[in-house]
Amino acid sequence: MASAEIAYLPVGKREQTKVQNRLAILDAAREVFGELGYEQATVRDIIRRTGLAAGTFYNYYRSKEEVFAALADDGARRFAPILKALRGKGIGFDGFVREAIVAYFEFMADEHNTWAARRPEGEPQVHIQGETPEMAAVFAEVKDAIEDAIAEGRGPAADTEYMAAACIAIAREVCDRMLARRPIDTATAAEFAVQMILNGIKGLPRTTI
Amino acid sequence: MASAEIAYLPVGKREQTKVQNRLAILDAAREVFGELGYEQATVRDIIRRTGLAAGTFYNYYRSKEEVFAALADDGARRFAPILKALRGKGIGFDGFVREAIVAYFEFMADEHNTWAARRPEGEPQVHIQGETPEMAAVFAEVKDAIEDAIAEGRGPAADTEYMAAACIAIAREVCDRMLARRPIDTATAAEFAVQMILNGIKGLPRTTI
Amino acid sequence: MASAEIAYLPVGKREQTKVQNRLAILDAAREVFGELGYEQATVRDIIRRTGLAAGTFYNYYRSKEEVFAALADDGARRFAPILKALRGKGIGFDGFVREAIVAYFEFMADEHNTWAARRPEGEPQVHIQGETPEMAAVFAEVKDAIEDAIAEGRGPAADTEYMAAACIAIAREVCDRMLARRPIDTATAAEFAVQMILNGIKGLPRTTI
Amino acid sequence: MASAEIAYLPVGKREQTKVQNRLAILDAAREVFGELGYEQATVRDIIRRTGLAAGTFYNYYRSKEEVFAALADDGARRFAPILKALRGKGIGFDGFVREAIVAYFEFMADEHNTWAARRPEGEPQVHIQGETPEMAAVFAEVKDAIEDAIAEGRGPAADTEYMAAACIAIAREVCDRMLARRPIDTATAAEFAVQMILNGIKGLPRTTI
DNA sequence: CATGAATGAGAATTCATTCAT
DNA sequence: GATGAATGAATTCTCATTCAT
Repeated sequence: MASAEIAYLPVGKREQTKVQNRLAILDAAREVFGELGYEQATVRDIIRRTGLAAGTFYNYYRSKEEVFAALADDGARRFAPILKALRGKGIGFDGFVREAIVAYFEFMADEHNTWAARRPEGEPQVHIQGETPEMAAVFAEVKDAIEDAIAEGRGPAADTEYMAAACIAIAREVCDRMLARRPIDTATAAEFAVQMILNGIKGLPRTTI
Repeated sequence: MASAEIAYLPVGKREQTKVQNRLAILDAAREVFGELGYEQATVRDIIRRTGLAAGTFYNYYRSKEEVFAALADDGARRFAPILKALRGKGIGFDGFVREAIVAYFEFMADEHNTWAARRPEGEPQVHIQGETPEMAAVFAEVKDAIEDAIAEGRGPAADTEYMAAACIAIAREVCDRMLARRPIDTATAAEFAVQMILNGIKGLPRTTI
Repeated sequence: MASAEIAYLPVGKREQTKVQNRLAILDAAREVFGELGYEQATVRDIIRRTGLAAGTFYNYYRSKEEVFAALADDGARRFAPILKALRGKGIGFDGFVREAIVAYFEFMADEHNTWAARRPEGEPQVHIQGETPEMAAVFAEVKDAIEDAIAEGRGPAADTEYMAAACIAIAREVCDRMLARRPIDTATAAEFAVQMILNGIKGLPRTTI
Repeated sequence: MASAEIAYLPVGKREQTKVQNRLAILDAAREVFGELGYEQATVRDIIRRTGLAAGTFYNYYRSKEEVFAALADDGARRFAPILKALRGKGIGFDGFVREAIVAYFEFMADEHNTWAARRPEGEPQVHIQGETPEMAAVFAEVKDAIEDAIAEGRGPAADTEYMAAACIAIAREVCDRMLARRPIDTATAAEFAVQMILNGIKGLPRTTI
């Protein structure tokens, strides 16, 4: 009976396949980008891996760029809430940074393939510029946390944009290296990043922004 | 024979055009990469801009990748001496970092004007890390220098790969933000990056890699 | 049953939507053909404009050609009575030609406003003769009428196919030019066409086809 | 010896193949348009018929529209000089019209396939709108001839644009019908068109343009 | 060495149409 | 009868590269 289907999530075969297809495309794209690198990858490759018809791809995304952005967005979308939750926990700034970094590193170790695209040869790396809404959200979340810390006197009143940028940069870059090593040791890498960030921030000269 | 030609300025016509063509290709490539981005750029685009015949391109470079590398070489060639001089100056690690960062930021601010990348305001944008071959080359040089400094004991013996990665990440990211602001203030941005890096590194726990 | 429904205005919901959909499709097609031209127009375009589901289109028409024909039918349906009335009026061949031409020119001037074809200023343009399905239909109607008139002896017995073709050609071409001028002066243009046709026909040598 | 090749026309194998290819494409296009009709025809079809590589087509024309225009242009280009020559002959206006029509009809009977595209079913006919330079030239030539005739008092001072349009329309349309008949009788058809035009023009009312 | 047209594989994309819901 | 996603053949077009001149 239909009444039993009190709609938790996409019910109906139609909605179901739609979700499945979208996921199939994202998964295929993840793999293809990982194996071929962003530049080498073609929409064709993604479609092939997908098993779907060529036209179907275009019902979901309009270009390679769009899937790529969706992939990045997807990661950010799932990470932002984690960050938000952390801030509510009443741990200090140091605690926030530590837990955020750990969460991020573990999250990434989990995702792995999504981001650690094995770039063939020395091809120039590629990253998102237009910063999707969700990536901007992560950045904003970090910046807010830093500003809060400053407001509460637990951090130096330096340029918060630079600070947030530097923190995210450290985390991302160290994380990348970590993912390239075997075995993947999140604890050590996270500790490194945390120290680098906290010490780095502490010695900052006051500035007017 | 060749020695005789050193005096005369119009060297053998053959050699002259060869140099001219090579330069024409590099210049065209610079422009094209700047305007279209590495991924979008095609050999065709470069050839078109060059004014030369299609076949001529292949007498000098065998692919887009090769021109890109040549361009990077060029950038490295110009920045490497600066760095090398720095290393010879007998300034400590701190001094080295400071001067390297300042040099890098100024170099980038300079390049930035040269490469007025007019990207079309398209949908989700994607771009090359380091933006241009020259920038990528500079990036690599800085990384090498830092690793050398650490290897020579002029820096703390933490995980050098992570360290280099983190330093570079900070420099690059802060530099990017700096370039996006008006006016471009290299002094303040450089000072921020230097502090962040030096303080960050200082508190690092020693590790053996 | 059906007779009972004549009184009520909201006829059976089914029939109502059916009529509405059919009209929606015809309207959309009219617009699309007007804007894109017959060749460029696709079923997709029509469907999009319609707001209906893709499948629904196929419940009414089986192809672009079929909608086009339906549209032409529509035009013919509106113009045919005018022509028929003319034939019944007992005016001579001259009168018939004059009134037909005037009616045609006025009809076209009217349609012209309706179909504000905003063609993109592309490269070498190509367009449908008669511009729109309705116009094509009118054209065909006029041709038939002239041939009938000749067949009934109300016109000179020259080569009727050539005659009809020539008359139509004059009417169409002069009409086209008229529509391109500002202000649109149907009276003068019609008079020109009428004179050209009648005088032209008068001097024709009799032929047997 | 190269000296023997005092360059009358494209010498050199390169130029030769270029001309050959361009002609091959035009010929293929002529056939394809003739067999399939303009709308049904695809660039692919033309390429196939051509035997050339796909890319080669695009070295010559950028689209179906462009080849079509080139085809029309080609016809006009070859016909315009004939018209010009006629005007220099000092025959009267009537003579000019007669000879022009005859020349045109014979020219077309010769070309035949170029213009008499067998339209499949009742598909709407198609003709050039952007009027290529050469088609405009033919029109202008006719209009000039008419204006000359008027200036010399050998024709009524009516609207010359309408007159030229009407004359060309008659010629084209009658010619089309002629080409559809078997046997093709240019003499009779030409005579019909000439009478229609000359008589038609004679009775025209004076107008201020 | 320069030239530049030819090549043809293959990428991106569209479209008419079907059919399960 | 409406819906709209899936299909996949077909089309347009580009591109790197070659090679005769």
